[in-house]
Amino acid sequence: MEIRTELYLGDCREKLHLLPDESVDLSFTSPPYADRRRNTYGGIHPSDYVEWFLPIAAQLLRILKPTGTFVLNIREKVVNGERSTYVLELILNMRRQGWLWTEEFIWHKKNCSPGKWPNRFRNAGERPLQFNKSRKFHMYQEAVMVPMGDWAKTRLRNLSETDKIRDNSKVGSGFGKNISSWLGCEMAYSTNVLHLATECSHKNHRAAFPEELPEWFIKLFTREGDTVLDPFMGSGTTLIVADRIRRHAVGIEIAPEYFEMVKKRFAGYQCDRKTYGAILS
Amino acid sequence: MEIRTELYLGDCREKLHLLPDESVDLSFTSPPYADRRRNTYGGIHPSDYVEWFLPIAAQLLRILKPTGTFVLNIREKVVNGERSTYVLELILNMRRQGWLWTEEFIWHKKNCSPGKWPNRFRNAGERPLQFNKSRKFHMYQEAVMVPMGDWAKTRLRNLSETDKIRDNSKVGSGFGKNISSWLGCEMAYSTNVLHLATECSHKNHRAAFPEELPEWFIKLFTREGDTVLDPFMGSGTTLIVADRIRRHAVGIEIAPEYFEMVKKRFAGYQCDRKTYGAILS
DNA sequence: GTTCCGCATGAATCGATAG
DNA sequence: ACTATCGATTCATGCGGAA
Repeated sequence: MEIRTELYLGDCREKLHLLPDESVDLSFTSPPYADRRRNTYGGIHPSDYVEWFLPIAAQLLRILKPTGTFVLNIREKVVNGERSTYVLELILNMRRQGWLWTEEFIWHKKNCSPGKWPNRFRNAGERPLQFNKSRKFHMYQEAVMVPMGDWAKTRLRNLSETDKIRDNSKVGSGFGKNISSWLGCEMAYSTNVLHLATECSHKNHRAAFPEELPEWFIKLFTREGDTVLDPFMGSGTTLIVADRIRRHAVGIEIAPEYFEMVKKRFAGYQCDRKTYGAILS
Repeated sequence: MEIRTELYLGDCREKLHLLPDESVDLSFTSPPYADRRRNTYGGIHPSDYVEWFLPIAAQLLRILKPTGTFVLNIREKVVNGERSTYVLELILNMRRQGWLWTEEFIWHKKNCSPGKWPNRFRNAGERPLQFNKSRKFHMYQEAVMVPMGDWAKTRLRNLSETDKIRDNSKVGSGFGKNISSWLGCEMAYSTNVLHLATECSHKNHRAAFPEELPEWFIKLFTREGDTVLDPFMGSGTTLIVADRIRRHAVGIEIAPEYFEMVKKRFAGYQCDRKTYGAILS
């Protein structure tokens, strides 16, 4: 089967209108947080954030299949010593749009940003929020199981806490690749807490999240040949993972330099793989 | 200094009125979640939860010192396939009461209860919410520092080898001094993500949280001789920890069997410790 | 070819300074 | 008074050069 990748250059508030109804199985995205990415999206002010995002959410609701899932990775910014409430208000407003707020996952960022302040600790958690159109959404829990056999149990018991966490993240990312090494292990279902580190210093690009994060959600909510959408493509992490594990993908990015970078990276990758990629702008 | 513990039997909606203004440094509590503890607080329906809790929050706002902190350990219940929104609405309404929503911590429950549902994973995370009256609250970050990661560990391990050699050539007194300084170097400030196991070792009852959870917040937000309040005392975990690390404590509990249990446990404990406990009902 | 160490780099946040 | 910008703080990570 050919795996098809579409890239759009432009503002997703416009480009999303080009996508057909009920055509996407999973949208995983990490939109610019409030007051971030000023050079691309202009740094949306916390007080304008909900109003800015709701039309995008409405389009995603239209584009998603009834069995599909929308995962929104976001975190409240601190404003004047308080956690902002725009994420709370966004959830409440998206429910009024017709979304179901199904679940809240927790991503523990092992390597969070540094800093020290007298009245606050470093923020090491982000909250991928799961939204659905229907209670009968597709979920493939077996695709993200973790080994808990005797071998793993005894080994984990003797390791330090940091090592345990690292093992968990390895399992999450390497399950498909290293299946043979886990043979004979007893497998357990995952929880809603993920432990991953962000990739720190890449050469050409900066990714907001590690490949393991979209990979986990793509495996959990889609199968081979399904379609994944990221309206805030950025450096293209979600799309590259989707292609690697054989899901169709659609990406939208407003910044030309990011768009060109992903386009190049994809062209080479697809050339090697002899797959078809529709690069549209 | 005498450590004083007060226990009240009754509904905290009434008993909180007995406590004086600005007399508490930290209130740490885990209220009954919606539809839980039906036999005591009547199993508050999710849609009534905010209305039920707001008068309690108002009392806590009155009782708390200006430099004090309120930590509310709560999690959205799943209702009809969706995460309930009463916690979101509670945060928004408490801000209208005058509370500052300072921070959202994440407690990762390492060994959470087993279970499997077709469209949901086990919940391994809770979100202790931090509220304050003022931006100038007390916080003692050094009291909860954590061991550093691998990079520093390996570096210090090598450093210690050379230092050991150097120390051996010197007088013996310097050895202990350096040990303590190494220990200091191996510690880092915490993040807002806590990794604690849930407790399962107790005999008579199941506590809602392990002692480490209130202990962490009590150490972070109070010093010896400060006062801790738990208006939903339950099995008394918060109060027992507070007494152990020498903080005054006030507990309120509506269920007589819980109240009596804590009273007994406390009486014996305090008898051993020769401290004074004011048991009031 | 290993292992080891140095170094740059962050979805951060506060407080001070400047317009 | 209110907002924008900047420096200081801090630590996990992975790359690349060195031993």
